[in-house]
Amino acid sequence: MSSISKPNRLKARLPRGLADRGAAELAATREMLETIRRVYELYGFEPVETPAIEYTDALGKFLPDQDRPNEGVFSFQDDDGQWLSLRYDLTAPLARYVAENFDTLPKPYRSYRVGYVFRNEKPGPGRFRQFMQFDADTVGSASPAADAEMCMMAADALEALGIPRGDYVIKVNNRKVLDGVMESIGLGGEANAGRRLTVLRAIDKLDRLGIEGVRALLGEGRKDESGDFTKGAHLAEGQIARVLTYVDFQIPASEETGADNRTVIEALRKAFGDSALARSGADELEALVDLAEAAGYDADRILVAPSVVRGLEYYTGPVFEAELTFEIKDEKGRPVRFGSVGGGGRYDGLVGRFRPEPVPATGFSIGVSRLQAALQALGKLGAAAERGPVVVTVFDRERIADYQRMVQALRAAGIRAELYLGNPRNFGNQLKYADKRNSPCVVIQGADEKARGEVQIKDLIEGAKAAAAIASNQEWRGTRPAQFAVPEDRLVEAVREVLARHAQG
RNA sequence: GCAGCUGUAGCUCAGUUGGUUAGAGCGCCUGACUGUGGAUCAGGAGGUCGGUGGUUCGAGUCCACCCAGCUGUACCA
Repeated sequence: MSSISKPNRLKARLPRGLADRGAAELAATREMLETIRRVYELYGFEPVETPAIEYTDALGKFLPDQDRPNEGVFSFQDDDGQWLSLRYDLTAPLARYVAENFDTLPKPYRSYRVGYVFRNEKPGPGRFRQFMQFDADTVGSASPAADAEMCMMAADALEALGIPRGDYVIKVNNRKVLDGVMESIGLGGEANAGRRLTVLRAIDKLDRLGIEGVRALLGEGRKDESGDFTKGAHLAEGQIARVLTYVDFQIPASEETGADNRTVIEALRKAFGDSALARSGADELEALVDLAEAAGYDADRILVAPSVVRGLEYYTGPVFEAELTFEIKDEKGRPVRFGSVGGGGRYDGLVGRFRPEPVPATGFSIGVSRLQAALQALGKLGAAAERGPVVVTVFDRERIADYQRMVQALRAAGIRAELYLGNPRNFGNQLKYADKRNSPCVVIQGADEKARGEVQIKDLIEGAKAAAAIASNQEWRGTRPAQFAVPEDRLVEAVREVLARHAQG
């Protein structure tokens, strides 16, 4: 292959919107998943796994009036011509699974699952085309207790991950309330579906754009700082006023202590009670809040937030959004908000697409990747690199079998250990390697030690500390900091002592 | 998708009104030190200047298009 000239060489490159993940990040993810899993198990949920690929029609993602999948999903055609897609969330595949195994599953069916999902969208900071979600769902229960439980479990999971109460909030709203408000400003019915969407999207932007931004989007439209113009909903003044009244019920998350969810629900009833839909939504909200509060989850954890709009396509009742409320400055000193790290709601229509009978369902999804970035910033994840293996160095290449035996002795004692497999010619490189691997210590046995029946154990962590005080190379080499000899048969014991010394430091 | 900004070594960046062989710091490799990590010193490798085309005697520099990144915005199951 030497004939391949340089300009023709394949360039190693990662596709955009995707990320490689190293040892430290994987360890942090594993720890997070285990914590979340423990909470979900505690609530009685059981694991289930479905594949990353589904028939596109099962995901419900064909473009309207075309036999081609939506561009936001990665899709390809099977050899029989059927469209397949990578899953873009874990909810639609679960609906397919439950529908397909309906007769054998216990109902209500409580399950959780974790996995990568894929979205073919423009990536951004903290926004990838492949990312991990951790879902829990209850299928087959229409009870508000199932919804309340989702919110409580989400709150428990976030706290188990080390996010203090008050630094997050589970926001709750109800699609029926939103639809009722639309109805009461004369945007009910099929004919107004388009404008309704525009208005709901405007409401959703309260957090980001503030009340004035929402007002602009409800009216003529809004110009952003790059000069780009977003068309508005062109509502009449009276309609805008009503919508803004509604949005104003939002309690700022930072002042949540003492906020009373019931006050908000009452205000909703008073302002929009003319709509039967809004009344029914308010009742559902109240039922959820009652159950949550009875279990001790007050508005500092589960908060009624009228501006929450999500999953316009399939959520039918309660909707939830887990939001981090603390702010963090980035390296340029600008505030970074992590915002939503999870969401969910009731999707009574989703399983029913596959079944003759309606099947109620509710669920919650944690965005693991984004949450991990937030926890990193919070300092809640082990920032320290993982401790590496003990490295047994190679002094005489004829004696590799001896060194390998030492490695096996360490492994047999449950100590993570490895033989140096690189070129042993330059001994310094072996130590540099061990240093890069973050090894706690190395084992050395040259001819001198062998003759005495000893091994040298070099404590790299102590040695690094000692190095700071040493200036000259002669001294550095002469003192051999943090290195000691033990009889061969005490190898395992001595290594164990070094490990123990650093375990509690 | 739309708008604005930015692409020079692995990383962070210099590079004059267009002018000869494109530089620095950090990192990497080698040596001083053939039995020891760090520091220091010396040396070395590493660039189609994001890509293609154009203007010009001459382009890293100017123009067009494309690609990628950043920011905002739209969409977001």
